[in-house]
Amino acid sequence: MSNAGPFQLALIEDDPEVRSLMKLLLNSGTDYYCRAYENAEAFLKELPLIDPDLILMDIDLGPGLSGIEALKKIHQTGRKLNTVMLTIHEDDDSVFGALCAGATGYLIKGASPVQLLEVVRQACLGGAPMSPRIARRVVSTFHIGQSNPLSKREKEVLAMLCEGDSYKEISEKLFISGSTVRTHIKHIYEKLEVHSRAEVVSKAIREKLI
Amino acid sequence: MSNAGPFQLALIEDDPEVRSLMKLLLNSGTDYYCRAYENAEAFLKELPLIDPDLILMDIDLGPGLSGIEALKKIHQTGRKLNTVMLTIHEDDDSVFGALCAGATGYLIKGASPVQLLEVVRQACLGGAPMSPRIARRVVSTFHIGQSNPLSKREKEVLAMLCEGDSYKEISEKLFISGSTVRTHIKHIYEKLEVHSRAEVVSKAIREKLI
DNA sequence: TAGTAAATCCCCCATCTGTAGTATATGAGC
DNA sequence: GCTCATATACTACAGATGGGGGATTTACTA
Repeated sequence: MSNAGPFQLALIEDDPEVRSLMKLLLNSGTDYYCRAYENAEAFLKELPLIDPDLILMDIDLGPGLSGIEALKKIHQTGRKLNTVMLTIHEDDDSVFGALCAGATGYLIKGASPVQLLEVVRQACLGGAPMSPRIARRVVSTFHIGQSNPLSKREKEVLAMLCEGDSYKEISEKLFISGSTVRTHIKHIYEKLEVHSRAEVVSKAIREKLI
Repeated sequence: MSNAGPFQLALIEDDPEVRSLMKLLLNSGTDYYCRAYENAEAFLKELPLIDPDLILMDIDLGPGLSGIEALKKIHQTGRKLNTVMLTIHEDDDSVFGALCAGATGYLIKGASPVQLLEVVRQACLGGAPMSPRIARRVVSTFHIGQSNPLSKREKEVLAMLCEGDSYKEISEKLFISGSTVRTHIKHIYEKLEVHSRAEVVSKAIREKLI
């Protein structure tokens, strides 16, 4: 967790002007310490050495990895890092895609310094800065099939488990052997850290994994 | 279901003045046909012969059955009848109690004719007329242990089933034998018409039976 | 008083479930 | 080319589960 000291920020932004301006602004007080990177590759290279409280990532990075791709890479490392995406237009779909890929919020590039600082503050304090419209869309869809580590097939099996289907019924519906169903279920249990049908159904429904 | 024709109403109200006024008002148009009763006993006696779309029941009936007691009697008949309770004060607790006992909404007696008609209209169309404050209280508590046919003990067992507890764990936590647990679960399955843990957990969570 | 529902307990037994271990083919990523 | 995840498939076994009975006590109700 982030302790009392200044929050460590990482800014990934290809436009030199925007980058230096934002860095300057964020470093102007004692609240933040901001490192800036020209592209995702440079940031990912240095990531193992730093521990940022918040990442500010341009969604439209120039050549190389896009912001969303970089975001996925970051999440693949297994570290839970807060990322706010920087975008020019508040385009619902791309912002929504970023949130699905793991972003905790976003910031419009045309935002005023005050707004910038407010968004960063919110994000550092565990908030999820976004517009109400995006927020509503997020809450209704966000948890469906994203943060769960199950494969496509496993999700299918899980859905049937929740319907109350037995191994046999599942195997018949999916045209696979009962053994395979058992293997899938074994993997589902491992991934979700449960040990019975009741638990898996409970978890799946409550966490909207299906 | 109520078809196109005028909605059949039944009004149970002990105050002769209020009774005749409300009846007059409700019968003034072609939307409703309202029968009025002086007490719950008279209504219950005639109930087998009629099929009201909506019952308007005074919560503070004079001698004999109270409105809430009458409401319970109505529900004991097994017929699913919409009942709007009539109350003088919007007293949270008594209104809430009425809703828990099976009322679909309530009407303040001091309401204007327009409000009365609106509440009746809402109730006939499947609404649940009540204040937002009551509504919030209801949605959070209403489904816990009311419309489900399970006994107290069965609900306890059901909750544990949903937690993923095995027969053995349940028996140990409740200080009863495994046999008793099995019997309870058998009854739960019968009442909820399911045949496995997965189904019962799914149903219980989705229908907020726990 | 008879009947009913709830809560407690027991038996038998077929089937299902969870766990463990092994194995093959495939495709994506490094 | 190697590794990892996925999807497929199998064997074996202990223990859990679900369905079928039957039984007793208590408490409320008709």
